[in-house]
Amino acid sequence: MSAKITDQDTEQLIKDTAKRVFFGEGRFNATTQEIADAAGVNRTLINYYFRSRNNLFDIVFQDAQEQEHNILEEIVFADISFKEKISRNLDAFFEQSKKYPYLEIYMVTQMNQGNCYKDKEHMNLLLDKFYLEVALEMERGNIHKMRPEQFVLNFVSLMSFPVSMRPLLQETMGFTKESYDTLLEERKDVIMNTLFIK
Amino acid sequence: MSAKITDQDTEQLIKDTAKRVFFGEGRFNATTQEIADAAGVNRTLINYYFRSRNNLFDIVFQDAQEQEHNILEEIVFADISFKEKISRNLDAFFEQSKKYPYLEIYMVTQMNQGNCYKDKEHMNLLLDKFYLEVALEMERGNIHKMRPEQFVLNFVSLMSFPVSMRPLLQETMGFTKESYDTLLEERKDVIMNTLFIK
DNA sequence: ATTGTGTTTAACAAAATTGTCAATAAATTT
DNA sequence: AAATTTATTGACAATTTTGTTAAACACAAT
Repeated sequence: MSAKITDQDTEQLIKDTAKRVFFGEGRFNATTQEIADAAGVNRTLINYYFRSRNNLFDIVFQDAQEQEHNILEEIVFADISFKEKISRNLDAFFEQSKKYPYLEIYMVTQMNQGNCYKDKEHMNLLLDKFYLEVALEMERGNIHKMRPEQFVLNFVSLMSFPVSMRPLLQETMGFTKESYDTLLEERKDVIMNTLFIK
Repeated sequence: MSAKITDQDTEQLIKDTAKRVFFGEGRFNATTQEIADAAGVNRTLINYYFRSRNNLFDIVFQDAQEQEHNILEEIVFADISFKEKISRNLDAFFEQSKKYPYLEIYMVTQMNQGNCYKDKEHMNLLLDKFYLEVALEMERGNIHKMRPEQFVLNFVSLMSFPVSMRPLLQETMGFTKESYDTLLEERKDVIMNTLFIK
Protein backbone atom coordinates (compact mmCIF):
# COMPACT_ATOMS: atom_id res chain seq x y z
CA MET A 1 0.00 0.00 0.00
CA SER A 2 2.44 2.65 1.20
CA ALA A 3 6.01 2.85 -0.01
CA LYS A 4 7.96 -0.29 0.62
CA ILE A 5 9.41 -0.47 4.10
CA THR A 6 12.31 -2.80 3.42
CA ASP A 7 15.30 -1.84 1.38
CA GLN A 8 13.54 -3.20 -1.67
CA ASP A 9 12.97 -1.21 -4.80
CA THR A 10 16.24 -2.19 -6.31
CA GLU A 11 15.85 0.38 -9.04
CA GLN A 12 15.89 3.22 -6.53
CA LEU A 13 18.70 1.61 -4.57
CA ILE A 14 20.88 1.50 -7.65
CA LYS A 15 20.12 5.10 -8.52
CA ASP A 16 20.83 6.28 -4.99
CA THR A 17 24.05 4.32 -4.89
CA ALA A 18 25.16 5.78 -8.18
CA LYS A 19 24.48 9.25 -6.82
CA ARG A 20 26.46 8.46 -3.71
CA VAL A 21 29.39 7.19 -5.74
CA PHE A 22 29.34 10.13 -8.15
CA PHE A 23 28.23 13.15 -6.13
CA GLY A 24 29.29 11.82 -2.76
CA GLU A 25 32.61 10.16 -3.45
CA GLY A 26 33.56 11.83 -6.68
CA ARG A 27 34.33 8.57 -8.49
CA PHE A 28 33.08 9.81 -11.83
CA ASN A 29 34.17 6.88 -13.93
CA ALA A 30 33.03 4.11 -11.67
CA THR A 31 32.26 0.92 -13.57
CA THR A 32 28.88 -0.75 -13.44
CA GLN A 33 30.51 -3.48 -11.38
CA GLU A 34 31.71 -0.97 -8.80
CA ILE A 35 28.29 0.61 -8.55
CA ALA A 36 26.62 -2.78 -8.27
CA ASP A 37 29.06 -3.78 -5.54
CA ALA A 38 28.48 -0.56 -3.66
CA ALA A 39 24.75 -1.23 -3.85
CA GLY A 40 25.16 -4.87 -2.96
CA VAL A 41 23.30 -6.11 -6.02
CA ASN A 42 24.10 -8.17 -9.07
CA ARG A 43 25.60 -6.12 -11.83
CA THR A 44 23.16 -7.22 -14.49
CA LEU A 45 20.36 -5.60 -12.53
CA ILE A 46 21.73 -2.32 -13.74
CA ASN A 47 21.03 -3.45 -17.28
CA TYR A 48 17.66 -4.85 -16.25
CA TYR A 49 16.47 -1.58 -14.77
CA PHE A 50 18.42 0.97 -16.77
CA ARG A 51 19.20 -0.83 -20.05
CA SER A 52 22.69 0.58 -20.32
CA ARG A 53 25.39 2.26 -18.30
CA ASN A 54 24.99 5.44 -20.31
CA ASN A 55 21.31 5.57 -19.59
CA LEU A 56 21.92 5.31 -15.86
CA PHE A 57 24.45 8.10 -16.09
CA ASP A 58 21.99 10.27 -17.99
CA ILE A 59 19.22 9.71 -15.51
CA VAL A 60 21.48 10.53 -12.59
CA PHE A 61 22.61 13.65 -14.41
CA GLN A 62 19.02 14.78 -14.83
CA ASP A 63 18.41 14.18 -11.15
CA ALA A 64 21.39 16.34 -10.29
CA GLN A 65 19.92 19.16 -12.34
CA GLU A 66 16.59 18.96 -10.57
CA GLN A 67 18.33 18.92 -7.21
CA GLU A 68 20.11 22.15 -8.10
CA HIS A 69 16.92 23.66 -9.43
CA ASN A 70 14.90 22.89 -6.37
CA ILE A 71 17.32 24.42 -3.93
CA LEU A 72 17.41 27.63 -5.92
CA GLU A 73 13.68 27.74 -6.52
CA GLU A 74 12.79 27.43 -2.87
CA ILE A 75 15.00 30.34 -2.01
CA VAL A 76 14.04 32.70 -4.79
CA PHE A 77 10.32 32.42 -4.16
CA ALA A 78 10.44 32.48 -0.39
CA ASP A 79 8.75 35.45 1.25
CA ILE A 80 11.77 36.69 3.17
CA SER A 81 14.31 39.47 2.91
CA PHE A 82 17.12 39.33 0.40
CA LYS A 83 19.74 38.86 3.07
CA GLU A 84 17.70 36.10 4.61
CA LYS A 85 17.46 34.39 1.23
CA ILE A 86 21.21 34.38 0.86
CA SER A 87 21.58 33.15 4.40
CA ARG A 88 19.16 30.28 3.93
CA ASN A 89 20.67 29.35 0.61
CA LEU A 90 24.01 29.04 2.31
CA ASP A 91 22.51 26.80 4.96
CA ALA A 92 20.77 24.64 2.37
CA PHE A 93 23.89 24.38 0.28
CA PHE A 94 26.23 23.46 3.10
CA GLU A 95 23.71 20.92 4.28
CA GLN A 96 23.43 19.15 0.95
CA SER A 97 27.15 19.46 0.38
CA LYS A 98 27.76 17.15 3.30
CA LYS A 99 26.05 14.41 1.36
CA TYR A 100 26.95 15.43 -2.17
CA PRO A 101 30.09 17.58 -2.23
CA TYR A 102 30.90 16.75 -5.85
CA LEU A 103 27.53 17.40 -7.44
CA GLU A 104 28.65 20.49 -9.31
CA ILE A 105 31.92 19.01 -10.51
CA TYR A 106 30.09 15.93 -11.67
CA MET A 107 27.85 18.07 -13.82
CA VAL A 108 30.80 19.85 -15.36
CA THR A 109 32.56 16.61 -16.23
CA GLN A 110 29.36 15.27 -17.73
CA MET A 111 28.82 18.38 -19.79
CA ASN A 112 32.38 18.15 -21.04
CA GLN A 113 31.49 14.72 -22.33
CA GLY A 114 28.61 15.97 -24.38
CA ASN A 115 25.76 15.70 -21.92
CA CYS A 116 23.81 18.93 -21.86
CA TYR A 117 21.67 20.91 -19.52
CA LYS A 118 17.89 20.82 -19.85
CA ASP A 119 15.19 23.21 -18.76
CA LYS A 120 17.16 26.38 -19.25
CA GLU A 121 13.96 28.35 -19.73
CA HIS A 122 12.80 27.82 -16.22
CA MET A 123 16.19 28.54 -14.75
CA ASN A 124 16.31 31.84 -16.63
CA LEU A 125 13.00 32.89 -15.12
CA LEU A 126 14.35 32.19 -11.66
CA LEU A 127 17.54 34.07 -12.36
CA ASP A 128 15.86 37.12 -13.86
CA LYS A 129 13.71 37.48 -10.80
CA PHE A 130 16.76 37.12 -8.63
CA TYR A 131 18.76 39.67 -10.60
CA LEU A 132 16.03 42.23 -9.95
CA GLU A 133 16.30 41.66 -6.24
CA VAL A 134 20.06 41.94 -6.41
CA ALA A 135 19.84 45.23 -8.26
CA LEU A 136 17.39 46.56 -5.72
CA GLU A 137 19.71 45.61 -2.91
CA MET A 138 22.51 47.51 -4.59
CA GLU A 139 20.31 50.59 -4.78
CA ARG A 140 19.72 50.27 -1.08
CA GLY A 141 23.46 50.23 -0.53
CA ASN A 142 23.51 46.83 1.13
CA ILE A 143 25.84 45.25 -1.39
CA HIS A 144 28.49 46.63 -3.67
CA LYS A 145 27.43 47.83 -7.09
CA MET A 146 28.25 45.56 -10.00
CA ARG A 147 26.42 43.66 -12.68
CA PRO A 148 23.97 41.37 -10.87
CA GLU A 149 25.44 38.45 -12.78
CA GLN A 150 28.77 39.18 -11.15
CA PHE A 151 27.18 39.19 -7.73
CA VAL A 152 25.71 35.77 -8.44
CA LEU A 153 29.09 34.51 -9.59
CA ASN A 154 30.68 35.85 -6.42
CA PHE A 155 28.03 34.20 -4.35
CA VAL A 156 28.19 30.74 -5.87
CA SER A 157 31.97 30.85 -6.09
CA LEU A 158 32.48 31.68 -2.45
CA MET A 159 29.97 29.04 -1.47
CA SER A 160 30.77 26.18 -3.81
CA PHE A 161 34.46 26.24 -4.51
CA PRO A 162 35.82 25.29 -1.10
CA VAL A 163 33.47 22.31 -1.06
CA SER A 164 33.95 21.12 -4.63
CA MET A 165 37.70 21.47 -4.55
CA ARG A 166 38.16 20.17 -1.05
CA PRO A 167 40.53 17.31 -1.96
CA LEU A 168 42.87 19.74 -3.65
CA LEU A 169 42.56 22.59 -1.18
CA GLN A 170 42.74 20.50 1.96
CA GLU A 171 45.92 18.84 0.76
CA THR A 172 47.69 21.84 -0.69
CA MET A 173 46.81 24.10 2.21
CA GLY A 174 47.88 21.49 4.72
CA PHE A 175 44.65 20.99 6.62
CA THR A 176 43.52 17.90 8.43
CA LYS A 177 40.03 16.60 7.80
CA GLU A 178 38.93 18.13 11.09
CA SER A 179 40.52 21.52 10.60
CA TYR A 180 39.03 21.78 7.13
CA ASP A 181 35.62 20.96 8.53
CA THR A 182 36.05 23.79 10.98
CA LEU A 183 37.03 26.09 8.16
CA LEU A 184 33.86 25.19 6.28
CA GLU A 185 31.72 25.79 9.32
CA GLU A 186 33.14 29.28 9.69
CA ARG A 187 32.51 29.90 6.05
CA LYS A 188 28.92 31.03 6.21
CA ASP A 189 29.79 34.08 8.30
CA VAL A 190 32.78 34.88 6.17
CA ILE A 191 30.68 34.79 3.02
CA MET A 192 27.92 36.93 4.50
CA ASN A 193 30.48 39.50 5.57
CA THR A 194 32.14 39.42 2.18
CA LEU A 195 28.93 39.86 0.23
CA PHE A 196 27.20 42.45 2.37
CA ILE A 197 28.32 45.91 3.31
CA LYS A 198 28.41 46.31 7.06
CA MET B 1 73.06 20.84 -30.29
CA SER B 2 70.18 23.04 -29.26
CA ALA B 3 66.63 21.81 -28.65
CA LYS B 4 64.99 20.28 -31.67
CA ILE B 5 63.45 22.85 -33.98
CA THR B 6 60.83 20.69 -35.64
CA ASP B 7 57.77 19.38 -33.89
CA GLN B 8 59.67 16.22 -33.09
CA ASP B 9 60.22 14.96 -29.62
CA THR B 10 57.25 12.69 -29.65
CA GLU B 11 57.45 12.19 -25.93
CA GLN B 12 56.84 15.87 -25.28
CA LEU B 13 54.16 15.99 -27.95
CA ILE B 14 52.23 13.22 -26.27
CA LYS B 15 52.53 14.85 -22.88
CA ASP B 16 51.42 18.22 -24.22
CA THR B 17 48.51 16.65 -26.02
CA ALA B 18 47.43 14.80 -22.90
CA LYS B 19 47.53 18.09 -21.01
CA ARG B 20 45.48 19.77 -23.68
CA VAL B 21 42.90 16.99 -23.61
CA PHE B 22 42.71 16.91 -19.83
CA PHE B 23 43.25 20.50 -18.66
CA GLY B 24 42.16 22.15 -21.84
CA GLU B 25 39.15 20.17 -22.94
CA GLY B 26 38.18 18.54 -19.68
CA ARG B 27 38.00 15.03 -21.14
CA PHE B 28 39.32 13.35 -18.04
CA ASN B 29 38.80 9.77 -19.08
CA ALA B 30 40.14 9.98 -22.58
CA THR B 31 41.47 6.65 -23.81
CA THR B 32 45.04 6.18 -24.97
CA GLN B 33 43.69 5.90 -28.49
CA GLU B 34 41.97 9.26 -28.24
CA ILE B 35 45.11 10.92 -26.92
CA ALA B 36 47.22 9.29 -29.61
CA ASP B 37 44.78 10.45 -32.29
CA ALA B 38 44.77 13.98 -30.89
CA ALA B 39 48.55 13.95 -31.03
CA GLY B 40 48.60 12.35 -34.46
CA VAL B 41 50.84 9.47 -33.37
CA ASN B 42 50.56 5.73 -33.12
CA ARG B 43 48.96 4.60 -29.91
CA THR B 44 51.72 2.21 -28.92
CA LEU B 45 54.11 5.12 -28.70
CA ILE B 46 52.37 5.99 -25.48
CA ASN B 47 53.47 2.64 -24.12
CA TYR B 48 56.91 3.09 -25.61
CA TYR B 49 57.51 6.42 -23.91
CA PHE B 50 55.36 6.13 -20.82
CA ARG B 51 55.06 2.36 -20.25
CA SER B 52 51.43 2.52 -19.23
CA ARG B 53 48.41 4.73 -19.37
CA ASN B 54 48.49 5.15 -15.62
CA ASN B 55 52.05 6.30 -15.71
CA LEU B 56 51.24 8.99 -18.29
CA PHE B 57 48.35 10.14 -16.14
CA ASP B 58 50.60 10.33 -13.09
CA ILE B 59 53.26 12.31 -14.89
CA VAL B 60 50.73 14.78 -16.22
CA PHE B 61 49.30 15.10 -12.73
CA GLN B 62 52.72 15.96 -11.35
CA ASP B 63 53.15 18.55 -14.06
CA ALA B 64 49.86 20.12 -13.10
CA GLN B 65 51.07 20.43 -9.55
CA GLU B 66 54.28 22.13 -10.57
CA GLN B 67 52.36 24.51 -12.79
CA GLU B 68 50.20 25.54 -9.84
CA HIS B 69 53.24 25.83 -7.63
CA ASN B 70 55.14 28.02 -9.99
CA ILE B 71 52.37 30.53 -10.44
CA LEU B 72 51.99 30.90 -6.71
CA GLU B 73 55.71 31.01 -6.02
CA GLU B 74 56.39 33.80 -8.44
CA ILE B 75 53.76 35.92 -6.85
CA VAL B 76 54.58 35.30 -3.23
CA PHE B 77 58.27 36.13 -3.59
CA ALA B 78 57.89 39.08 -5.88
CA ASP B 79 59.04 42.42 -4.48
CA ILE B 80 55.78 44.28 -4.90
CA SER B 81 52.90 45.42 -2.72
CA PHE B 82 50.30 42.99 -1.47
CA LYS B 83 47.60 44.44 -3.64
CA GLU B 84 49.89 44.24 -6.63
CA LYS B 85 50.57 40.59 -5.86
CA ILE B 86 46.90 39.80 -5.90
CA SER B 87 46.47 41.77 -9.07
CA ARG B 88 49.27 39.99 -10.87
CA ASN B 89 48.12 36.63 -9.65
CA LEU B 90 44.74 37.33 -11.16
CA ASP B 91 46.36 38.24 -14.45
CA ALA B 92 48.52 35.14 -14.43
CA PHE B 93 45.61 32.93 -13.54
CA PHE B 94 43.24 34.26 -16.16
CA GLU B 95 45.99 33.99 -18.71
CA GLN B 96 46.72 30.33 -18.02
CA SER B 97 43.04 29.58 -17.68
CA LYS B 98 42.55 30.38 -21.33
CA LYS B 99 44.74 27.42 -22.16
CA TYR B 100 43.95 25.16 -19.23
CA PRO B 101 40.56 25.99 -17.73
CA TYR B 102 40.11 22.55 -16.18
CA LEU B 103 43.46 22.17 -14.48
CA GLU B 104 42.05 22.41 -10.97
CA ILE B 105 39.10 20.14 -11.60
CA TYR B 106 41.41 17.60 -13.16
CA MET B 107 43.47 17.53 -10.01
CA VAL B 108 40.41 17.01 -7.86
CA THR B 109 39.17 14.12 -9.98
CA GLN B 110 42.62 12.57 -9.87
CA MET B 111 42.86 12.92 -6.13
CA ASN B 112 39.45 11.33 -5.78
CA GLN B 113 40.87 8.35 -7.60
CA GLY B 114 43.68 7.88 -5.16
CA ASN B 115 46.37 10.04 -6.70
CA CYS B 116 47.85 12.29 -4.07
CA TYR B 117 49.56 15.62 -3.84
CA LYS B 118 53.34 15.80 -3.45
CA ASP B 119 55.61 18.47 -2.11
CA LYS B 120 53.28 19.74 0.57
CA GLU B 121 56.22 20.97 2.62
CA HIS B 122 57.21 23.55 0.11
CA MET B 123 53.66 24.70 -0.45
CA ASN B 124 53.24 25.19 3.28
CA LEU B 125 56.25 27.45 3.38
CA LEU B 126 54.80 29.56 0.63
CA LEU B 127 51.44 29.73 2.31
CA ASP B 128 52.77 30.62 5.73
CA LYS B 129 54.66 33.52 4.25
CA PHE B 130 51.55 34.61 2.42
CA TYR B 131 49.37 34.34 5.52
CA LEU B 132 51.66 36.76 7.29
CA GLU B 133 51.24 39.28 4.53
CA VAL B 134 47.49 38.83 4.60
CA ALA B 135 47.40 39.38 8.35
CA LEU B 136 49.47 42.51 7.98
CA GLU B 137 47.13 43.83 5.33
CA MET B 138 44.22 43.30 7.70
CA GLU B 139 45.99 45.31 10.37
CA ARG B 140 46.38 48.08 7.87
CA GLY B 141 42.64 48.00 7.25
CA ASN B 142 42.96 47.25 3.56
CA ILE B 143 41.04 44.00 3.72
CA HIS B 144 38.36 42.72 6.05
CA LYS B 145 39.46 40.89 9.15
CA MET B 146 39.14 37.13 9.11
CA ARG B 147 41.37 34.10 9.39
CA PRO B 148 43.99 34.47 6.66
CA GLU B 149 43.04 31.00 5.46
CA GLN B 150 39.55 32.30 4.80
CA PHE B 151 40.90 35.19 2.81
CA VAL B 152 42.86 32.75 0.66
CA LEU B 153 39.75 30.64 0.16
CA ASN B 154 37.80 33.74 -0.86
CA PHE B 155 40.52 34.70 -3.25
CA VAL B 156 40.92 31.38 -5.03
CA SER B 157 37.18 30.77 -5.05
CA LEU B 158 36.33 34.08 -6.70
CA MET B 159 39.10 33.57 -9.20
CA SER B 160 38.84 29.89 -10.05
CA PHE B 161 35.23 28.89 -9.81
CA PRO B 162 33.78 30.80 -12.76
CA VAL B 163 36.51 29.34 -14.96
CA SER B 164 36.41 25.75 -13.71
CA MET B 165 32.65 25.55 -13.73
CA ARG B 166 32.14 27.41 -16.94
CA PRO B 167 30.25 24.66 -18.77
CA LEU B 168 27.71 24.48 -15.98
CA LEU B 169 27.49 28.20 -15.25
CA GLN B 170 27.38 29.37 -18.84
CA GLU B 171 24.53 27.00 -19.60
CA THR B 172 22.48 27.44 -16.46
CA MET B 173 22.85 31.19 -16.44
CA GLY B 174 21.97 31.43 -20.10
CA PHE B 175 25.11 33.06 -21.46
CA THR B 176 26.53 32.74 -24.92
CA LYS B 177 30.19 31.93 -25.35
CA GLU B 178 30.85 35.58 -26.09
CA SER B 179 28.86 37.05 -23.24
CA TYR B 180 30.52 34.68 -20.79
CA ASP B 181 33.92 35.74 -22.08
CA THR B 182 32.97 39.33 -21.40
CA LEU B 183 31.87 38.37 -17.93
CA LEU B 184 35.25 36.78 -17.25
CA GLU B 185 37.09 39.81 -18.52
CA GLU B 186 35.20 42.03 -16.12
CA ARG B 187 35.98 39.68 -13.32
CA LYS B 188 39.36 40.95 -12.32
CA ASP B 189 37.97 44.31 -11.26
CA VAL B 190 35.03 42.72 -9.52
CA ILE B 191 37.33 40.48 -7.52
CA MET B 192 39.68 43.30 -6.56
CA ASN B 193 36.73 45.37 -5.37
CA THR B 194 35.33 42.45 -3.45
CA LEU B 195 38.57 41.59 -1.70
CA PHE B 196 39.81 45.07 -0.88
CA ILE B 197 38.16 47.78 1.19
CA LYS B 198 37.76 50.94 -0.79
C1' DA C 1 -0.79 -27.15 -7.50
C1' DT C 2 -0.28 -24.28 -11.45
C1' DT C 3 0.09 -20.45 -13.97
C1' DG C 4 1.89 -16.08 -14.57
C1' DT C 5 4.62 -12.07 -13.56
C1' DG C 6 8.32 -9.71 -12.16
C1' DT C 7 13.05 -10.19 -10.15
C1' DT C 8 17.57 -12.09 -9.70
C1' DT C 9 21.40 -14.84 -11.06
C1' DA C 10 25.24 -17.07 -13.56
C1' DA C 11 27.19 -18.10 -17.79
C1' DC C 12 28.23 -16.40 -21.94
C1' DA C 13 29.19 -13.21 -25.88
C1' DA C 14 30.62 -8.84 -27.55
C1' DA C 15 32.98 -4.76 -27.35
C1' DA C 16 36.35 -1.72 -25.89
C1' DT C 17 40.74 -0.79 -24.06
C1' DT C 18 45.28 -1.69 -22.83
C1' DG C 19 49.75 -3.85 -23.23
C1' DT C 20 53.41 -6.75 -25.69
C1' DC C 21 56.39 -8.03 -29.24
C1' DA C 22 58.64 -8.74 -33.31
C1' DA C 23 59.34 -6.52 -37.66
C1' DT C 24 60.38 -2.33 -40.01
C1' DA C 25 62.04 2.33 -40.62
C1' DA C 26 64.84 6.15 -39.44
C1' DA C 27 68.63 8.15 -37.59
C1' DT C 28 73.40 8.03 -35.49
C1' DT C 29 77.78 6.21 -34.77
C1' DT C 30 81.57 3.82 -36.16
C1' DA D 1 78.54 1.93 -46.00
C1' DA D 2 77.99 -1.12 -42.14
C1' DA D 3 76.70 -1.40 -37.67
C1' DT D 4 74.18 0.16 -33.88
C1' DT D 5 70.88 2.47 -31.58
C1' DT D 6 66.42 4.68 -31.39
C1' DA D 7 61.78 5.41 -33.05
C1' DT D 8 57.64 3.70 -35.19
C1' DT D 9 54.33 0.44 -36.76
C1' DG D 10 50.98 -3.41 -37.17
C1' DA D 11 49.50 -7.68 -35.53
C1' DC D 12 48.32 -10.00 -31.70
C1' DA D 13 47.26 -11.24 -26.81
C1' DA D 14 45.39 -10.03 -22.42
C1' DT D 15 42.42 -7.57 -19.74
C1' DT D 16 38.61 -4.99 -18.54
C1' DT D 17 34.10 -3.64 -19.10
C1' DT D 18 29.62 -3.95 -20.93
C1' DG D 19 25.53 -6.17 -22.68
C1' DT D 20 22.55 -10.46 -23.56
C1' DT D 21 20.15 -14.54 -22.58
C1' DA D 22 18.19 -18.36 -20.59
C1' DA D 23 17.45 -20.46 -16.38
C1' DA D 24 16.31 -20.14 -11.40
C1' DC D 25 13.76 -17.94 -8.02
C1' DA D 26 10.04 -15.62 -5.39
C1' DC D 27 5.56 -14.88 -4.86
C1' DA D 28 0.93 -13.65 -5.80
C1' DA D 29 -3.39 -14.83 -8.30
C1' DT D 30 -6.03 -18.22 -10.20
